[in-house]
Amino acid sequence: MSCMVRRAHELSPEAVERIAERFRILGEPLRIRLLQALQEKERTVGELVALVHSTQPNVSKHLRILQEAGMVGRRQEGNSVYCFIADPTVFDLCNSVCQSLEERYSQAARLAAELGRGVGRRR
Amino acid sequence: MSCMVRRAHELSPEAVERIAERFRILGEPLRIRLLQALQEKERTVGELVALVHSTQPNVSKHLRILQEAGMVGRRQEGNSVYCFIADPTVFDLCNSVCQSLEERYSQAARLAAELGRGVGRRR
DNA sequence: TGACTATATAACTATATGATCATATACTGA
DNA sequence: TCAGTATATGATCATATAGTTATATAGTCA
Repeated sequence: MSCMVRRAHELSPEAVERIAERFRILGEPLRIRLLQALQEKERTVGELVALVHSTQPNVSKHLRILQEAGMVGRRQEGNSVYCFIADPTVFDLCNSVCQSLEERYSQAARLAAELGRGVGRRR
Repeated sequence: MSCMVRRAHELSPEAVERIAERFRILGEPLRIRLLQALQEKERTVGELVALVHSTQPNVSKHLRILQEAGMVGRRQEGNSVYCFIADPTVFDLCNSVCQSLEERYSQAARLAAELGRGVGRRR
């Protein structure tokens, strides 16, 4: 079995920290946008700056974080650095999140329709 | 198609923010531990406090965050509040992360063995 | 070499948030 | 009602980090 989380009490604090760190890296809109921009094809830092509407130093910093996490790779060509997706499984994560979000929102919509207003304990 | 990320340029800023928020919620070791503790069975807040080795107010706050995200549900019984996993798909996310982490680390180990030391551009 | 372009980095500020303490709220049983 | 227990919340502090500005580094071409 591959996932440590499945075996609840055996999961070490360091493992938990690493897992959380990975999620934290994806917990930033700009980084999601960068991954998104790279999904179609590899792009230079400059292209990414334009695509995500941020500044060059900021993009550079976030790219470094994504790279250190192994999600993004880089390749130099002349004076430019091309970035690309190094770990496509990040998109699986995004897909899962999108699915639960969609479910959550459609459920909320249904509930809001069914009940006039709702529920809630203590407060 | 379910995932917005697959269609890169159509993803709205709000959607990106929601996706990132979801990841951010999982980007906290204590919350991972709480989910982990709830994976086996539902538990009271007090039990969780003991299991994750934190304080009652802190656990309560994090549970609230997990609840608002729809990941955890609660049910009152007498004076106690039982918490349970409301969205089991979070464990799919954890599994995916664990897999890429394992791959990443085993790869790193292999590389470290192959090369004496390594790689790195500019700096 | 020097001018130019692309990218990275360091210093700083502002903001978000996790942890803690004190306290409030809600339920139970006498 | 009151005492006791379980949980939630508000205020505060400390820390992490995103964004910005200025600057450094590395490459290209003349």
